Amino acid sequence: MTIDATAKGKDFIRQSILSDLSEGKNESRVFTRFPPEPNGYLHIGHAQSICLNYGIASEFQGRCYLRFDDTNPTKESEDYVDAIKQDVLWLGFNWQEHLTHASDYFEDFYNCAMQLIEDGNAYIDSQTADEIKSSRGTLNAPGAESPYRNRSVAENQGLFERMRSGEFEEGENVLRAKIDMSAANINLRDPVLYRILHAEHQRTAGQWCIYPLYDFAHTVSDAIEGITHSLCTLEFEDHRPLYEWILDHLTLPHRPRQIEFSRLNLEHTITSKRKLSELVEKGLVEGWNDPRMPTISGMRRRGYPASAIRDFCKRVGVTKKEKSIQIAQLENSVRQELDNNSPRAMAVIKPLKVVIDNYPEDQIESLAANNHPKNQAMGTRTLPFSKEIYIEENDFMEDPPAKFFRLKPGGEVRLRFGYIIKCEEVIKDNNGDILEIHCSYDPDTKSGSGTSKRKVKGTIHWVSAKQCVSATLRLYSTLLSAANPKSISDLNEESLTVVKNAALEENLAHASPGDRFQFERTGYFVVDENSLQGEELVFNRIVTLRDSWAKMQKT
RNA sequence: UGGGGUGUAGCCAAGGGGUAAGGCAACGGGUUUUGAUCCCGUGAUUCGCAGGUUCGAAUCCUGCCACCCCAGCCA
Repeated sequence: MTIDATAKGKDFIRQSILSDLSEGKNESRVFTRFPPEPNGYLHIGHAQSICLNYGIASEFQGRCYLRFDDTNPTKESEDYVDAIKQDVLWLGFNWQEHLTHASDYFEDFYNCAMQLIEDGNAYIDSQTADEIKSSRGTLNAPGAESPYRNRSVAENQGLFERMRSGEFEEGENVLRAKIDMSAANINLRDPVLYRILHAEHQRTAGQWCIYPLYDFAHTVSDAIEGITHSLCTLEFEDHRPLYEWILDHLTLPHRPRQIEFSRLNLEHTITSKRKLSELVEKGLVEGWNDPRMPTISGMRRRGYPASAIRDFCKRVGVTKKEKSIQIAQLENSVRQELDNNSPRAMAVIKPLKVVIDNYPEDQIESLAANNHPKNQAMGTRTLPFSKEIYIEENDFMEDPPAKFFRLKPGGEVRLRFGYIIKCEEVIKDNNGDILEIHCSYDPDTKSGSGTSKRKVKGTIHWVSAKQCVSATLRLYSTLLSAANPKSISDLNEESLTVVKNAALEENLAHASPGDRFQFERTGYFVVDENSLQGEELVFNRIVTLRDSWAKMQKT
């Protein structure tokens, strides 16, 4: 495999990598990294970053590190680490031996900090957090220098050593870079590099009580690992000058380059770890992997194939423009994948009994059905047909509108893979509610028999009343009503509809968790991961089929 | 009113002086024993706006406008 060196049509990041390569930078290496903080679950936005970083590494024959950015022990935990690894693997990417943690470099960070101190580029500030905050200035006014800014190198060294050895309380001292309190870019106004945190770290336990902040730890980690292109989101654009400053003032083995791209926003969803965890904590969803969540684990449980998520990220592209992608875009990727690879099955969501009066009382006939209309390799299965069947309640209308191609009084319809039936009588209870439909069937119209030239406009799905299995169906729609939700306050009340006693063809009785099917004419469904075999089957609706009839009805 | 960014169709997105790719959506039509899939067709006299340079500008220059981000000892 060789590197595709044409820049045409590629996103701006790949174009600049190509240009760096053509200039002979980084000994022709391309190293990237995906650096999640283990303080929550990965979501669709992370998926884009994962696809970008691992995609680039593989296209350029480089490597991509999975680096846990674990510099804040008060917010992080090892539980998230496992979930994150699982999600990356499931998405189809592998870090191989390049699994690292910022905490692997704590000693290096400390030495780098000492180097800054020795060179007079950093100092210990003994102001309180409030004092630091109020002397930082504002967007329009410069900040004021700390009274501790000109401590001697020796004093700073001593203080920093004492910070490390645990002599101070949290907040008593911090290490600050000595840059420029009047810089227009606030990140350059003597940013804090290290703070004291008497907290147990998930990996280094009680070994440290000082922890580096993002800008310092992230930059040095990139340089240590030899990352050539450090890709992050737009909000870090302002931090790039600090990133460069750190690289400029330290002796490091490599010189990474930071490039920023816009984050992926999806309509009707929220991708903020804070808000997602709020949904979880308030019990508004089942958990991080609730099928309505935009988390990778949620989408996995919902039944979205990993390949569909990758395809979606690829179609959406990488730019610096703020984007808000329509759900239809994601659903398109999901449907495309599922249409190709899902075996078909018949399932009646809301059963309505149909009795075929002229069909022999105890006869059960086996009908052959293709598992996929185009892919013969997916084989066939057998469907039992008998006198009593269930059809979808909304496939019958007593007084239908024009162009209703389904069952109506006196009308005919084809049963998928079966016969043409005609509605002879509608049986109702005292309230006028429909109890069952009586039909006749035409024995000469059996599917595939070739004896019938007759055609009817409509074909509906069905299930044999005695030979079917009952299941619970969970029908999902967006969690939030607003297209661009700002908070989790406008929850969609109908984001989950639970349907009990749906009637499925009996072949589905032994489906296993994770198995995906297209229920013909209704949608794609997956067996929920908690669905127990032998007990009630639970299916999650992944996505509906496109429905031009429903669309017609609306207009 | 400081600094950093971004503006091409409803949503994404190519295009980087030679006369607006593609995808999603929408809308028409065809095929169909899934109103699915599939196939065909329909959109920008114009690229945030206004000037300028040029034979020629979405692309270069100037000015303006709109929107986003930044004042954590979070990442």
